[in-house]
Amino acid sequence: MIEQKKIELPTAYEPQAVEGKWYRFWEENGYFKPRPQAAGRPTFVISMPPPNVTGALHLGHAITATVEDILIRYHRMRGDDTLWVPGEDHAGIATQTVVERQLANEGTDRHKLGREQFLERVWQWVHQYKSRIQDQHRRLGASCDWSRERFTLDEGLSKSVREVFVRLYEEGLIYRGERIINWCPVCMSALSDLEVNHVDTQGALTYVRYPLKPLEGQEGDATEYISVATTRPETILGDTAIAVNPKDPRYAKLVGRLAVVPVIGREIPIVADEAVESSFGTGAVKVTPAHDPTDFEIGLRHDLPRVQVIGFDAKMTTEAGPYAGQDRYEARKNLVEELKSLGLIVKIEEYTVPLGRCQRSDTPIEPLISKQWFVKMAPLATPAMGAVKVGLLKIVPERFNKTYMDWLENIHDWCISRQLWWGHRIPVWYCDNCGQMTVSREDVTVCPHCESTRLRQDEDVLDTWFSSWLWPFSTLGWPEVTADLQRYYPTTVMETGYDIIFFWVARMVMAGIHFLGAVPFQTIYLHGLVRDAKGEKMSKSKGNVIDPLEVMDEFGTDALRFTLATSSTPGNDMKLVPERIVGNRNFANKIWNASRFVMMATAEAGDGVPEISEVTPRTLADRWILHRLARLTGEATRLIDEFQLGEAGRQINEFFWSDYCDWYVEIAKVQMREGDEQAQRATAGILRAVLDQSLRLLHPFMPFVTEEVWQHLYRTSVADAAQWPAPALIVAAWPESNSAALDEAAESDFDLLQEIIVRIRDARNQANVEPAKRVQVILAAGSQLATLTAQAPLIEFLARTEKPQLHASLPEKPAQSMSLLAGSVEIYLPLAGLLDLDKELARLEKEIATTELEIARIQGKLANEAFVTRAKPEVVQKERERLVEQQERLNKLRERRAELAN
RNA sequence: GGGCGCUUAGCUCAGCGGUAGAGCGCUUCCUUCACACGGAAGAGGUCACUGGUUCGAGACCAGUAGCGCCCACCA
Repeated sequence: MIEQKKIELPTAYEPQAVEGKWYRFWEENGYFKPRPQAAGRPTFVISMPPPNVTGALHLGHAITATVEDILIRYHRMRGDDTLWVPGEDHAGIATQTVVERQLANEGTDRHKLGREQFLERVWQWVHQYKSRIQDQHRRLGASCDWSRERFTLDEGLSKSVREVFVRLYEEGLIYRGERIINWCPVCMSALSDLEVNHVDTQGALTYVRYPLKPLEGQEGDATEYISVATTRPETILGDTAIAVNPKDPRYAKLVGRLAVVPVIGREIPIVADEAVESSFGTGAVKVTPAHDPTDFEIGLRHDLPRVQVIGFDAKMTTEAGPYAGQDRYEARKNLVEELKSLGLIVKIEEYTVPLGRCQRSDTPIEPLISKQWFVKMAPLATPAMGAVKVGLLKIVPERFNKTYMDWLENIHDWCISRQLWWGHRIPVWYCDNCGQMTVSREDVTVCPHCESTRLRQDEDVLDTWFSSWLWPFSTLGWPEVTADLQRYYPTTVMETGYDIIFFWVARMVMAGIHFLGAVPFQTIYLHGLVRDAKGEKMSKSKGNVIDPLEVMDEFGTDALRFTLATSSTPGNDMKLVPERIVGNRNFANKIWNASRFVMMATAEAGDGVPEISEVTPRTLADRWILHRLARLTGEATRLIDEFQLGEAGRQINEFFWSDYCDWYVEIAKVQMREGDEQAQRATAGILRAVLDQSLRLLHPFMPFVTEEVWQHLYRTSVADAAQWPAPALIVAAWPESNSAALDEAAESDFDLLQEIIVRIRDARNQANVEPAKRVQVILAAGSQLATLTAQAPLIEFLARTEKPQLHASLPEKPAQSMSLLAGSVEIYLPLAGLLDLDKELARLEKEIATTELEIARIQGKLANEAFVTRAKPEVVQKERERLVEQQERLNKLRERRAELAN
């Protein structure tokens, strides 16, 4: 017995009222967990890119969660053993900066607190924001397995990090060395190359002349000079050489001589080095090994001293003589003034420099020499390139292959030590007794070399990405050989924004191959960035950030998800325009109301929700909607498998709104009203079956409204829940395309019917016929007579006509009629009194013109022998048929014109 | 200095080798018993430009222009 005959549901979908309920229901029933019992089915695994614990989720996270959830839900419905591992990232510098800022507001700082207390403060922060991020992912509907949630700093992952550090050290791939590194004077830490953003900045190219030291016996002669160009005059104080290209004839005789550094008077050699480009500046370069990467290299080649004139605080050091203590830019200004007064400035040109800035604090980076830990990358990069080359790893969209390859080919060693407190502390101990260093998986309290206890652990922590790059396997328990690791590694898809290919994706590939001998995922799917309506990147400082929570509050999660999923194509950025979200909120409402109608209309007639393969079409419309659904199902499945989620979503939307709601549901009203009980039952069955299938197709995109509606549908149709095909839509089977339902004839017949109806409606509009008025209609249907006779009631209802009068042909055209053509079917609307002859003639003229144009086009094509012989035969055939059709049409139009003209 | 992407209806975007599409906006009409977060109909594009490939090109190739992004140790 059906539970309720009277179905009372609100007339508008209320997302806020249902979303939380269904998320809890899914989670409590364990649907987010993998189903290893799905034996024989493939695994489908995604490691969720862990959001930083620095704050709230933004739209970038929302699109990530949406896309991944679509893939996960789709595969879950297909019966795959599906696992989505969530987690969060401790985000070293980012988090430490935020908490330090908080401390500053309280008038204290981390040094006053001490390391231990400070870390406690950070953990407090983390706990608070971690749960906030979890909640937000729940709001987004993310069906990830929370029982497997990981944090990059939790015990297990810390173990992975140490394991990796020690192994790489033992393999000689991690080393400690004094190198020139990117130093952020605000974060007070070294950074990797990736954490430096280059920004074109208006600067100056200052030409400075250095006096040469006179040769022996030349004292007293006029001073000789050598000029150089620099964008950073303050580093002059740290110059230890001047370099020229060895092939440069201008300077050949100066090589080997000494120049004198202005102001401080240091005597420095003029050396020849290939790195110098003769065509730039003066062709001579000042060399400051302590403050420039190129100069550092030159310094190595020529064994030059390194004089550090800028300190880690970005102020001039005592080496800077009179400038000691000044800020680097202040010193620049002052020094240039002094050089001017000394007459040593040749000229100053405007010049644009790519200034490196800290990704976090936006501070100009200072290249400084410092002792840091590095990972030797080349040996790791080679196999990572190989994986893509041989196709073990597929990148979608493919064009990012080049980005990936280019970076790996030119890879530099990775500076992994950070002068911070928040992060994985470097597992290295130094003995104050014997001076030896110990690298260990376990904490060390006694020096293994001398048994002293005077040990100090390295003060620094590791780059935050040093834990992230292990994510796909560290989250599964590695280095332990857990059941999860064995079953779910390698994962299936890595889905993330293209902006972190280098930071994260490429490094994960390297780590996966190196430590587990297998690429960590089969496919890398890269989505674009979400921008504001003007196309600008969203950022807090610009104040154009759209908060996904606010969007969800106002329009519902499904609307946001559907918008994010369908607003662009893979790898392309999207502008988030509010109108689009509104439109998709409306779509959710459309789903709701169509479903509400179907449930109400079929409550009496229905028995259950039939399987789509079991329903029997009785009418043309039945055949047509089943055909359309079958084709859609095949297409949607293919598109999702190809990661064309947007196109899949758009097609499902179009089917549901246009085909199902606008046409089939309207037709079903006629079939339900006019048919006998059997017809009613059949129609009700199709209404429900197609709705059921549509909800399944939509579920990955819009999980909440579809689950809500699906549950209503089954509760009102199949009283015994044990009889349902699944306990919930989230675990219902993804539809199979029912190829038996494919029916091209139904499609073309229905197209004709639609055209007839649309033309009549249009004519009524043109003639200003009262909407409620039923008009007379006479059809000359030719060969379509039988088909259309059966559809007469639909024309009557949908075009609001009287009972159509159908004929094969009309020996005499109805007088005082508007005449229309749909395909080759002639339509006459006797509209005595309403017919405006001039208007009608004008309309005919216009139609004749377009038809003639079309005929000319086809004739031209067919007259082209190359086309007839070379084009595919079916294309040629189609054009021929079209020509006949159009000519027939033209004849009829002309006839009609002649009649009216009389 | 390299590399990549975009340029299709007023706006936001699909389409990617065989008659130009969607949503929003616009015009007209409709409170017909699922939905006005709705329905019906309509107007509106030389698919940036120039060459080429092809019987046929928004769609493929080459180049140009504008916009955007990424990488980069010519100081």
